[in-house]
Amino acid sequence: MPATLRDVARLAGVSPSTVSRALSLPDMVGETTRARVKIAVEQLHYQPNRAARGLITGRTGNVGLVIPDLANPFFASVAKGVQARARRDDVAVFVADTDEEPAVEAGLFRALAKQVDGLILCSPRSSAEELAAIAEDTNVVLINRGVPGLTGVIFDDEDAMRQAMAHLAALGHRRVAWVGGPEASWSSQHREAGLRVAAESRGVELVTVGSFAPTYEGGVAAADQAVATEATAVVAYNDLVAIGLLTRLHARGISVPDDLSVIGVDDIEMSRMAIPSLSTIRMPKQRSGQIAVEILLDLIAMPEMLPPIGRQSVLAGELIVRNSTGPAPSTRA
Amino acid sequence: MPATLRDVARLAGVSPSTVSRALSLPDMVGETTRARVKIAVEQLHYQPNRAARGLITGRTGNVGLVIPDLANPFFASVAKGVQARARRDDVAVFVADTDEEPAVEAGLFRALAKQVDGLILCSPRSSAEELAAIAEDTNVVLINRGVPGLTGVIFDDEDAMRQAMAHLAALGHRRVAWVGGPEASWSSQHREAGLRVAAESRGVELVTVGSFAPTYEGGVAAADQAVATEATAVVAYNDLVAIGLLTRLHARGISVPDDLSVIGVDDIEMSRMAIPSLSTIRMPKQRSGQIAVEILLDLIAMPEMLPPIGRQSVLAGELIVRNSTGPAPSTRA
DNA sequence: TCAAGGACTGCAATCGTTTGTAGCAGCCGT
DNA sequence: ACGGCTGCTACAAACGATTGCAGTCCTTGA
Repeated sequence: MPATLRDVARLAGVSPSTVSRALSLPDMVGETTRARVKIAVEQLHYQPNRAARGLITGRTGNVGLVIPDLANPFFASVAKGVQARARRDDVAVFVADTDEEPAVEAGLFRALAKQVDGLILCSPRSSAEELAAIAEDTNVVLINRGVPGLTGVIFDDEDAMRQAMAHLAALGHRRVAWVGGPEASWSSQHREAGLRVAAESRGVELVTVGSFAPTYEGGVAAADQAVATEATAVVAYNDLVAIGLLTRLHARGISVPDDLSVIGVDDIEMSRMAIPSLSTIRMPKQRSGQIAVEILLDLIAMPEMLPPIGRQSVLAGELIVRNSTGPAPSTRA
Repeated sequence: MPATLRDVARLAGVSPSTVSRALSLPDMVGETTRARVKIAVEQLHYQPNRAARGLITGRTGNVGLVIPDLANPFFASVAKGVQARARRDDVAVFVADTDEEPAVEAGLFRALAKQVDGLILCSPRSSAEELAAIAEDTNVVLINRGVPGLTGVIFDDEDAMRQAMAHLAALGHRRVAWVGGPEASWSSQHREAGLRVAAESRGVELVTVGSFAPTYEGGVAAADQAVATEATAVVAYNDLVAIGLLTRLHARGISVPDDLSVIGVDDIEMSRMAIPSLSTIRMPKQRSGQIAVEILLDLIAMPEMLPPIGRQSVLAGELIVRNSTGPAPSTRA
């Protein structure tokens, strides 16, 4: 039913190959021919069959995006960025959600790899070796995960923590608590480390409380321990955790920010809707997706010519001051 | 580099066609042959080339999902459901986000239609005519949008409002306000209508306040007007709006639910994290995506045999009582 | 005027599958 | 012993595009 290259060729009175060239290498065909082809194409609403093209070129024109959880606003934003940037270049995006199950990751990668020109992997749980193996077979760009030798875009966790600490220190806090994410989490480690050096450089005392799930529930679970540290401010692994803290603190009648300041990381939508609205370090989530696509497209375009492999783009965050942080209690008086 | 059907055939000592049949129509080939093929396939890690297959079968094995905004938790959940169900049948999902711009929808539909066996359209802004036109070209399943003659899955808005009203009436509320979504919104109209009949049947007075954006900002904008109605409870178009209301009410010192009850619709993640946690009608979002895929796969499977076209699945919501609804103020004393 | 060269265009092979049709056994019944 | 059947398997033609190569025609310089 849909028009084929031959139909166009027939209507334009030229050969299929000419039509093909008229479309992909316009200056290889004569001007009048090109015009005739153009008319025929429009008249027939011709659109090339991607499968056929892919068969011969070996390119699909698609990329795959793998993320742990679509319903997590952080990943949703990344996906949105990927999606938007990809469309500008007419490449379609397969989205796959691993449901936070590392076990399905590997299989998913393989299955997808066949159908795409490249993969964007968003903070996968898979080991560095597994990732490297995938990268052998296909072009891969990592987001939010640094693996030596692989290219990716990551957030500047150390700097983010520096900003958070600067903000808190300026408010007079001298003892702050860190509520960590999962032990295995790459970014939790980096954030804690960054926070530690920032604290030391400012002479602030840093206490850390356990590791918690990077979720709202993790936050409510962490709250009592955080309070017990007698810190005047707490830095949460991410906004979800911070919001969980807020809930539990509210329930206990602890006022934020009057009694305790809370700051998160990420700046998900929800953060500005919290009560009190959450101070946080905004990470450029959509932008990370956008950049990942750009890198991936470059990788795809240049066959093997000494690819800038192993390069990592690092994206800086931005301090967003809202109402969950305030002067340290002791200094208020 | 990757193994082809011919490679497998050579290794197994049979012809390519036999390999093909051994894989897709196993009982058309002899048992011993089938075993030999199986071994060769595994040895070579053979995976059929989807493009080549698609070229001849006309099927891609892919479906497309179009949603207005990936970062909106409601749509993200739907996408998650679609995605999960599709993977079970080994079909990949293209996700496209229109960024809430109706203008891009049509073009996006066309572009995607070529690359997929069917489309799932989630509450598009496009007109019924446009949608019908797309449905001429390809299989389409609508989510959250009823169009006569097209198949889709929708939420039972009337029933949801009935539940909400029953809940509020039972708490003694005699005057409730409706904060509507966009005028053009299909579900806003249905919800308002449903709420109206439910109110009448219970002798509750219903006042409606303007139409607002279906967002957090819409909710904060609506709050003052809602308060001005002197209703003791307000039903919001959706949870995002309800959460906006909560924020503004908090800022004005109006206590929820002591002074005013608030109830939303959808039950997005955020709702249980709000302070106070939000009572709402939970809509089976993931399930809607899942069902849409099942319908779509059926549609694809049966060529033209009197398809169950025009059928709509309707999914019922479930009242979730949290802390934003309570007894009407007058009855408390 | 003729040969050489350039600018276009057409031919045909090819990508990796699927699938209609034909061929080749072996087996049965008569 | 032979025709016909059944059960497999191989051949070859597609599907719709891209692309190296060869051919045509026109221009140009001597």
